[in-house]
Amino acid sequence: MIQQVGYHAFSYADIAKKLSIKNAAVHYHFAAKADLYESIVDAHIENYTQIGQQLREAAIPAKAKLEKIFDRYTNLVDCNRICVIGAIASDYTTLPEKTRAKVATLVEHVLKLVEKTLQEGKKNAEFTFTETPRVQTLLIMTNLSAGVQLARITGKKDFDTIRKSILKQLTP
Amino acid sequence: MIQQVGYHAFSYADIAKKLSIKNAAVHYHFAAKADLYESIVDAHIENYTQIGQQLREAAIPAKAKLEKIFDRYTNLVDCNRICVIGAIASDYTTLPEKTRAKVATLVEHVLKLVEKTLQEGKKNAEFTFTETPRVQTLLIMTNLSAGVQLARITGKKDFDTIRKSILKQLTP
DNA sequence: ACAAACGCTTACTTATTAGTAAGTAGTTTT
DNA sequence: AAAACTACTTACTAATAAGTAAGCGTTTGT
Repeated sequence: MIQQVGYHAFSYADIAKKLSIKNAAVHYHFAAKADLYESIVDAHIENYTQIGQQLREAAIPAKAKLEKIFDRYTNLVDCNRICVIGAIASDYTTLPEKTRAKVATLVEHVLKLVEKTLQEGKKNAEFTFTETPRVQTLLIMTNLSAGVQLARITGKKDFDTIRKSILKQLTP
Repeated sequence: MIQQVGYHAFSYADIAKKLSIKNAAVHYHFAAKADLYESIVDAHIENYTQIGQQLREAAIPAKAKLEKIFDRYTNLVDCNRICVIGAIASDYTTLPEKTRAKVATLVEHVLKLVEKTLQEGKKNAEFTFTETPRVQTLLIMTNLSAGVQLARITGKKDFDTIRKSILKQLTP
């Protein structure tokens, strides 16, 4: 729901309704809404840690690894969602400091994962780019993050165009 | 306020308070919240139309024109805001169809403006890029839009890095 | 077998939300 | 000078928000 309608556009009652339980039951698990969001961010951090490990162990080209990451964003577009970070971007300043710190941690995890993959791809001569891996990561991830947001407004085709273009520019 | 805390995170009462008027006075001008947002989008469309005209008439290099557009985003970062489109991206699906259509119009205006500037710069041999102007515009605008969002989380420096990198890649 | 913990429900509260209806000064039009 | 319009205020409403307190079966550990 966060990724579909945004943090402030759904309530505990909405969650309860979807799960066929009472609103107080949701509060039993997540005292405040910020706690709920923190749990979601935590789950994403764990998820990215797991993916990071999988990709590190996988004996596949760096390009295939990057594609796997890109697939996640294509999937968001298909489900008419946006990424968790982008979903909270507008409301970011309204969150408590502790929650903001967790978001920052998630961002770093995602950036590091892509950075490592780019680095590996460059080493293998799979990728060519002149920027540092960190800067190239910033460019690519902003393309993807805003790409899924844009896709909801201008259409899914634009995201596909962006995705293809990123890879085209990376590969010689 | 939309650009600072997001569409659903402020109320008519918040607006009234800031203007030292009553909440009903805000409703007098904007019957519903979607009308208020539509007006803001309209103002942005007008604003971009004006800037488009100014840049078309200006006898300055395409690079300077692009920098002027970029300055707007740097300014957002400095004010701890995000762009109107990005601000509404998470809540987009909750908006009435009419409002969504206006947002789409604004997006097209912004994209067209940048596209024309890139086209001009390429013609002048100021810019080099292999993608079509439209695709290059998508790449750059997603960099900027998500860049301002990212800057609130990871720091303003990252936006500056992105901005500089875009221009570096455009200029031979 | 008993106690504690778990995961809920029922039944609230308090605050805030968008939105409205009626009235009122001051200004503008006719 | 009367009528109409503008830009509000006062005083609301109905709905919804997040959040809580008390209770109640069921499961789990000892």
